[in-house]
Amino acid sequence: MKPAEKTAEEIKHSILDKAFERFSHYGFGKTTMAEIAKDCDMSSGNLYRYFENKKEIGADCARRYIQQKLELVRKIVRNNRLKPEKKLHAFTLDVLGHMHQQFSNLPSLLELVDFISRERWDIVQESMEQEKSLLSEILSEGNRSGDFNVPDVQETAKWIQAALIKFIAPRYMDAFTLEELKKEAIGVTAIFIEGIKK
Amino acid sequence: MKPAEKTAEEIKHSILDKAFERFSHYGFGKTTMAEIAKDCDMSSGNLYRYFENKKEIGADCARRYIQQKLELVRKIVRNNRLKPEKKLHAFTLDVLGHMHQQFSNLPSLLELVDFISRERWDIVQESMEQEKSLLSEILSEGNRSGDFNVPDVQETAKWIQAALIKFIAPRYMDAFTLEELKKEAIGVTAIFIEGIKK
DNA sequence: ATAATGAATATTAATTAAAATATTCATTAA
DNA sequence: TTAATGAATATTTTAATTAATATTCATTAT
Repeated sequence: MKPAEKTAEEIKHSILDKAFERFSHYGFGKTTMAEIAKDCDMSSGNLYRYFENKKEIGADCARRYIQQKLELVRKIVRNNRLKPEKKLHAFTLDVLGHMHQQFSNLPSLLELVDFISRERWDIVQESMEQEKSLLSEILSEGNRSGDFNVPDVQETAKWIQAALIKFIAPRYMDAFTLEELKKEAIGVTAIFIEGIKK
Repeated sequence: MKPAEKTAEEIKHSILDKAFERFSHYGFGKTTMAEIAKDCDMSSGNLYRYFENKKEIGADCARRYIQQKLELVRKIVRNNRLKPEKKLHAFTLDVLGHMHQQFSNLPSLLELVDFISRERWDIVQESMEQEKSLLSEILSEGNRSGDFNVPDVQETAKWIQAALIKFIAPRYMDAFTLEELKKEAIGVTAIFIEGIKK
């Protein structure tokens, strides 16, 4: 195979790159299929060989974006140098930092979020499921190490997630400063840890 | 003074009654000044002797609605038969119950909320300030009674408020069932109490 | 055969025109 | 003098029209 040739997967990937670039700078609505196609040096019709339609491109962008965020969290969860307590704090602050950075700089990204919240709640749910699993991992580890005493890990993970929603949901990122949110996030997490400590 | 005659305050009050009725059933946008006036047996022009404009009527409706909710909370805070712990639980569950009841039954009310969130953030802030004060009262009482150990009452109140946002904000009321939210609210509150217990 | 194009058609968004509503205020009533 | 009206005007919403974009698909290139 010549190096210039790409597999379908690679092409899909690069389409998502270009599309995301536009969505985050100019918004989902303002971005046209023709523009994405031009960025990819192909015709707009050809995009449909790789994606069902524009909304699916948006959905896949969101999925990929969410996976990146989860990757960040996985790194924390799997970092053996951190005690479970630290992991919880790092979880909150890293996600908050990441989200705030993105959404205060790229307000147009909120448009993609709105579309996903309105029409693709399944993607939101899936991502919250995965996030909850990672929180569960931290809690289980804490139980094992003797740092925590959490009888029902699954339920407790759900509660932590609910309590942290202000620091995780894109919605609040531009309404408050990062400093404000950070202080609150640290406070909430600290009390929560106090509440589940052995 | 004849009983049929009303003070300006009383008239304002009854205008807000009628307006709120319409706003909550048909939405802020679809309600016309002419309709409110008709409900009040007066001309639309006369409404302007009592309110600056339609938006101010909306703002005052919201303020009054918020005060009713806060009244509910005040009753809990001032109920001497409840221990501080119980007060926190009651706070969460009563507010959640009240909000869910209202917003799942009257979806049009969300339109008023949207208007307030967009154009009258000052009203939201004011109400959050008051709510925070009431939470502070509970925490202080807990400190006094020896049930809690909360070094910084003001800050901690802010954190609790942040952690409970999912159960307090109108936004989530129609996205989840009351049962789901209740379970989570109880879980979050329980851990929080555990975290601030002496 | 598979990949890609671009003109043809279907949808959606932006613009404009028309209708409805908010707001003002000169006038009337109490 | 204060309260209220309702017609006149300003603003906003809705509907109709136009323009732009998404999507399809017959055709061409690889």
